[in-house]
Amino acid sequence: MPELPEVEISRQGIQPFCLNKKIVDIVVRDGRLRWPVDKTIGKIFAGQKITQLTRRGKYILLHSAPASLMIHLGMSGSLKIVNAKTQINKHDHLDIMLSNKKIIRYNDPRRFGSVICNQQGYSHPLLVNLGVEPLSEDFNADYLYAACRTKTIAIKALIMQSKIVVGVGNIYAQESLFLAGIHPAKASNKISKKPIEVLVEKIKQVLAKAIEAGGSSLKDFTAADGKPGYFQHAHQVYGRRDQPCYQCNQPLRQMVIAQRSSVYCGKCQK
DNA sequence: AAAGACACCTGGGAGC
DNA sequence: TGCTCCCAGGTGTCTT
Repeated sequence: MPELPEVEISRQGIQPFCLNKKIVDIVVRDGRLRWPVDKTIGKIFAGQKITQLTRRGKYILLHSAPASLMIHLGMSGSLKIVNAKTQINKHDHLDIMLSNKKIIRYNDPRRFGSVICNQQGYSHPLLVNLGVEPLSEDFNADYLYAACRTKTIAIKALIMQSKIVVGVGNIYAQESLFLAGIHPAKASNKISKKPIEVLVEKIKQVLAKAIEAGGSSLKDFTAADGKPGYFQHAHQVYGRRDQPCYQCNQPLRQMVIAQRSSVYCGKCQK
């Protein structure tokens, strides 16, 4: 499940192969993604140089003069660097052909991702309402505490809202709340400043560690699997329902918050 | 305005 | 072995 760390690792992974290279063509094999891929996308980007690669939330942006190619990996998407001889596998929906003969290949079994031609930069409708970046200084205890004050929703639901802070998905929301000792269902406006400070710190920590862990796999980015290594990371609570808490040994519980399952420790998280 | 519900999609595992 | 059912998960959009 690509959360912010995998998106950032993917950006870093493709960057050395495509920065300052020209896009020759974009081959769409199956454009049925979250939104249908624009059929003229190849024509728009043909001959354009990729001048910059950035990330905003979970979107990767390949910038060029007329537009940015905006890629979201959804829940199951991945990017791989391949060449013309590489076999095309199931769900390899789209190829970005580069002037150096490399190909950025987009694979997405569940098709929740998207590939969009963005001519509006950061004021694009999908970007303009996004909240702060979790690893930036703008995401701090003052900011999150202020956002919590007027909200009655569960703290877990709040930190997963992209208009508040981007890139915190179901896995890292659960992990950071456990590390901060906060019950995921606790109403946001009932949490005092101190635990919010700890939560902010833990969110940053857990994301940064995951990026660091995945970074070690970048040298293998062109390998067949193309999967960043952070998946091997041992989670404290995610996916560990009924298993003993690493801190107190009590069996971990599970509940549904905002239509998403959440594992937590009833003793360590208040 | 805020909160909740729902939809999109496929693979994988459980249960029959 | 094969079928059906359920679940996972990001996020835009609709409903309450």
